[in-house]
Amino acid sequence: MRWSQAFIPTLRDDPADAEAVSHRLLVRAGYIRQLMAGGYSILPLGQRVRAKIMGIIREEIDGIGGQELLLTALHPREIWEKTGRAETMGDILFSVTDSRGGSAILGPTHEEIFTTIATELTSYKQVPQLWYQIQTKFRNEPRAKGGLLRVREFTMKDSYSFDVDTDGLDVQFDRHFAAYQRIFERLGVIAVPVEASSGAMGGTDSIEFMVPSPAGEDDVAHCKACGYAANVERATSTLPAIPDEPGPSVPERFPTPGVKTILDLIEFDGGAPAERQIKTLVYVLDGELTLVLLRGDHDLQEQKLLDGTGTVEARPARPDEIRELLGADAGSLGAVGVIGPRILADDQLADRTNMVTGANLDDHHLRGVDIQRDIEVTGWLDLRAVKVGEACPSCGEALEIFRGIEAGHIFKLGTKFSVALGAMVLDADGAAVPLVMGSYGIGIERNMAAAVEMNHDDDGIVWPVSIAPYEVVITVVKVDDEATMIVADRLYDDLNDAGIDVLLDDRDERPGVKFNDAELIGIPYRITVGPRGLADDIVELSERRSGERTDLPVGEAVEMIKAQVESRK
RNA sequence: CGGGACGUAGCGCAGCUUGGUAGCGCGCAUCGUUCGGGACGAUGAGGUCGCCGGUUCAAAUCCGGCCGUCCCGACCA
Repeated sequence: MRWSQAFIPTLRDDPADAEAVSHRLLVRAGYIRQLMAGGYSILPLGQRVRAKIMGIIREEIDGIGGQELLLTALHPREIWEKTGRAETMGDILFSVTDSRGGSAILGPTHEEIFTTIATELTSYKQVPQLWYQIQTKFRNEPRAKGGLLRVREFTMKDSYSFDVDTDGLDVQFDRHFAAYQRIFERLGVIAVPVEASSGAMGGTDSIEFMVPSPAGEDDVAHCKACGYAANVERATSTLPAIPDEPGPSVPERFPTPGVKTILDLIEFDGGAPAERQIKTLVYVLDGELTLVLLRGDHDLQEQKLLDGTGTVEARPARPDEIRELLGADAGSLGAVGVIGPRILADDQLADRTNMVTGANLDDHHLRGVDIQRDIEVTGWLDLRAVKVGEACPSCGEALEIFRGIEAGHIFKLGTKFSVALGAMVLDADGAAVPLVMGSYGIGIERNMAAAVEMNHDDDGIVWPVSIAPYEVVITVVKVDDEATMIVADRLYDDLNDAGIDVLLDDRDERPGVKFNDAELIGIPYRITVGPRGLADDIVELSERRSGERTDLPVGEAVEMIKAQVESRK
């Protein structure tokens, strides 16, 4: 491509409304343009990168036996009602109405539709099957953000595996795990596999691939020593036991005027340190008022509460609901003597004695509370949020927490969808069994953004060779110098013939403008062709990432550049 | 959906407090001089001031409503 003919609208200034690095650079370098919140047009450079990312993913999924299909983005609502997700994913579904008044939804993911196709499988002899597509998804995100990082319409590679048993699923899952690691490596992003919550997807196990970046939206607890990594929605840690002194035989109520918080009670004369307090929260889980108990110095990890109880919708109770349930306002709440509502307690409270908690009477607390003796706990769960520096659950070293972009997510789904939609096969004994499924997703444009988050410097993007829109840019220093232009044109033709993606910057601009643009759009290699070098029969090769420059004899340039590019592909 | 900010030329911004002429930089077009790291001069094109309504002789500016976008929180590739 000749730059003079190309549509590469680079901007001199940073766009005002872009915060994330990838958003700012992709807009400024002319890869994308925003149309609306969470809606981006992909410009020519962006489309080239996107195509390369899809190519890599396709190769790797084909490599583990995937068969590519293409399903519709438009789905009949009834199928989503059969699996119950019309309700559980209701908020993010885009709905459309056709001229006959029928209702359809724009697919946010395709488990339902792939499973519908899988109903044509009839025998265990036909599995395993591994099907995938690269297709547009629509999600009415409550808050689109960060340019391509979180949008409402995007492309996803989603694959689905079908087996007769969980052993088969495990094999497919492991193959995807390995394929995903190869994909991310080839895309030039570091993606840490982490244990994750399956959320609305359901199923048993799931692993997210997290690209560390301040632009990310998830926190990951990670142990450098042993490699343990888990989304904080699931992460655990080992805490030292707290020795309890024996307390009174019954809890004692005492006045605590003005004490509203854990902190207040620490400072209150006759109060208690946070780790000796029981924090009482009130939640509404799918409509049911529930008490949630944690140690005073621990925070609730809401997703754990959802996962642990199988709750779809949770919200903190309103002050009036709390008062009606417990007879006091937040600040004086406790679970002692409460009978009726579900009471869930964090594991860290197990066997604790002589604790302090609210008395369900405003401005009063109880001391000497023995959890087993005094509180009717209906369920024990891991509910607390892990904090930096706590001990790794597998090796005991201090955990760190980093922010990450969820670049891919693989799920063991089990039989939820096959049961709901009747995707059964006969096993070797002639018994009808539901297919055991897995689903495996990776967002194309999000990975483009993640690659930029991970590969940039003050001058712009620094693409890995594997996904760069062009591998080489030839910067012609003086386009109206005939001899220079002849050499540049020949180099351009020869590189094209050698199978290199090359961009010829033949614009009549000053060299500084061209150098800056080349760096901004992030082409891995630049060949500078100008009269000064040609006087000595050389052109200059510079590498974007290192800034390293080498003089190349004109006659050997093509071979040397080709070798260089191939070595980095 | 809750909280905060913003909306003026393709991009980045000023003007609004105290109503009256819409301005700056970049980019764009033409000409000239330049030309190995975002040149200089001259001339020029380009704007429903987000939308609707109100106040007023007069609204980018004051008032009301709406829409849109970004950022922070509850959701996910």
